[in-house]
Amino acid sequence: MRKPTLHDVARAAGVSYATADRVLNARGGVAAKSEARVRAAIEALGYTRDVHAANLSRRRLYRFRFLLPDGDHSFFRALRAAVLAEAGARAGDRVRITLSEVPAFDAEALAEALERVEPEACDGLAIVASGSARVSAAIASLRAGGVAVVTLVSDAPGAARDAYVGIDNLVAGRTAGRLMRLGHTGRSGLVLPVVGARAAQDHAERLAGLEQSLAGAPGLALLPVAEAFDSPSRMRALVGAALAREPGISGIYSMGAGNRGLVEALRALGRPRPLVVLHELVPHAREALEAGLVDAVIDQKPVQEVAAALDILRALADGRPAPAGRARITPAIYLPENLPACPAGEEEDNDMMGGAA
Amino acid sequence: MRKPTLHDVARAAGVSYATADRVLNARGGVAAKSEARVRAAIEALGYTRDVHAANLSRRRLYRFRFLLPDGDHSFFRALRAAVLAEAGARAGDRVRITLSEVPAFDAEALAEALERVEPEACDGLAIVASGSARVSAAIASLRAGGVAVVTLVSDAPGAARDAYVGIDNLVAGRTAGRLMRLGHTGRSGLVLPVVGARAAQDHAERLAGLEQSLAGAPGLALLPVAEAFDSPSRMRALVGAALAREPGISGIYSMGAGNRGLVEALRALGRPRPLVVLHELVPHAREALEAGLVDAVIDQKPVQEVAAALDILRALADGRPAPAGRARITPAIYLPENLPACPAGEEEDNDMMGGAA
DNA sequence: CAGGAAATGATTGACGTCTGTCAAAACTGC
DNA sequence: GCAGTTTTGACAGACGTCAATCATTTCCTG
Repeated sequence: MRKPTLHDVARAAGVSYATADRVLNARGGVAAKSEARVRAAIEALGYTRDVHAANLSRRRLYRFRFLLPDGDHSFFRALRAAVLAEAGARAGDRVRITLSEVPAFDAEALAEALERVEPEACDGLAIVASGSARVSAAIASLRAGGVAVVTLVSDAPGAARDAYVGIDNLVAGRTAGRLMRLGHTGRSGLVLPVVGARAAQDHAERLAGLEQSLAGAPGLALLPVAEAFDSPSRMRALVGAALAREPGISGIYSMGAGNRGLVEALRALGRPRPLVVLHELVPHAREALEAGLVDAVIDQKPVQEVAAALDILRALADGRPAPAGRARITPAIYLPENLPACPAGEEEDNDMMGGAA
Repeated sequence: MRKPTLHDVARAAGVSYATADRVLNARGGVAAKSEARVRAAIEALGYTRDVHAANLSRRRLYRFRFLLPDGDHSFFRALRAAVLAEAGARAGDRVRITLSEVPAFDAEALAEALERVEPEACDGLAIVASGSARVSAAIASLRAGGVAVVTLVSDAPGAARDAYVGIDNLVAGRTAGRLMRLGHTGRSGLVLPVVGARAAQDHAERLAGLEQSLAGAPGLALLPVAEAFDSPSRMRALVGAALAREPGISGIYSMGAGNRGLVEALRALGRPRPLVVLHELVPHAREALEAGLVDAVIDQKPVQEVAAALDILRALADGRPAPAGRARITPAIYLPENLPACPAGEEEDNDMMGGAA
């Protein structure tokens, strides 16, 4: 009841090991009749190649590279931590991950970094994309050089990448809208939407989702969009002013970063606060949720995104099709009650002596 | 820039390969001084054992067995499907999974099945536990025989299993309570709690969570608990009657199965329906959510649970400690907007850490 | 310093696959 | 039946680790 080996297949097919191997690895030079026999034997025995042995023999090393935005935004910090954690966890898996930081929101810098990547020394690449013609060209050139390219968190509009791993921001926006509607059951309200930048594509999509959802709720009106540029201080000023100007605000949906300022403004508010929905379960958001200053956080699960990106890169590097459905991350909704046990950016203890991965 | 091998470690430590191997695999008979040198070299080189080569050499085969409730409850069907899917996905990973069904909610039958398991032919076991002394004894005996035992979805109260993989049902209940409160912002209400069976521990915990959460909401009152015994027809009758008797019902939290009946009762209702929260994103629940007959579904992510159970079983079989945090699943909240793309059964990943394959 | 125990080194054959080489065998066309 | 091509078989050396043997060297004890 042992797992069948290629030797078993060869014997069952009545051919030599070499021939079975030629079929399995498509080396060519095999008569159609023999090939059919081998394939039948593979089928009959339920043979699967032992990937461990194969990779061992091939001395395959997967060299992946992540180009992530620098800066101290909690979300990107969490993303980088997730990459490092996965790098540790997969060290035993013939996967070598290099993490470099590029200036955030800077398409030119990203393009430069992409152009510096040597296709011979890299099997796969994951980037948080900013769209630009030069970026698209760099991606195309890398792909032509045999490098798998995956966009993470934010997609490059025109670029022909292998896959986009991240949430559907339209869905995220609609989800926020649904939470708003839920919190306004039986009453009308006024919702303040706050983006990081109107120009950011993901924020625009979230906003569109929100609008779509609220279009189905007659009692809910939307205020003009506020732009906080992901800065806590601007956010604080902006939200403070809006709350003072419009006492009827019953909901705030913040689509970007800088929510520390939003929480401060809420804390300073003398009356019952509006319903608040944020993005990304970073430490501050978590605290605000636990403190009851925020109602819900929509999270794109960076750890899961990194894992999915790596699985896809690995599949592509092996010449397999990317695992279906792995790329599309469904945004998680966190309420104060269902927070995951450990703060974002969990540490994984990678044992060096331990056995299997 | 090659990955260091144990040979490299031995050379760096100034000992022979055999000695390095003795340290690595704790074979004993190594002087403390040499051991320290080897460990230092491991540290310095960042050596990690090549798990593929190791398992290849060991010709290790992980034989895991799942004992899951039979019957046609959608949830268990999804759970079984998840096991089969993982079995396929890990076939190349030296993991052989056997799935057997045992009569649902029958501690005696489970105990019998457990007693039939031969410890020599099984490295790990995952069961949906029903608590009983005989079950506990069988688990203890298996563990004594070197079999790792994990409870899945439902824990065995008194039993000394290696781990419980599943959600915290108290948390799930509190989460439902939060959704109820969110949907009752600015108004009072009357909530009908429905369990499968009052005796079921997980349902009792969910109910306790709900009560805890609603205790903090002055305007929300709880009706006496209804018991539907996981049967659609009973559920339909019971909820229909309650809705007729108590026109003021503004929320329903169903903690068990049989929700098809609940949805039918709602569909038959002539007036605006109450806020409805269910458990488990099975096909019916999904449809009801999409049709707007249900507001939220709390899901325990069976696919993720199975993956976590396997990771833990594997770690235990290797003699490693079970990966921390992997066992506790955070319940997911699904609204009509953030449903995963694929019907239940597809790959969905975990929150905490990436599993290397 | 002998005798014995402990520690170490050297070596070997798996494990299942990959990749290459070389020669033998089976075909093809004429 | 011959030369030329295609197909096949046999074999060997990796890959990194495991597990075992056997011969040495070093250390401790009396």
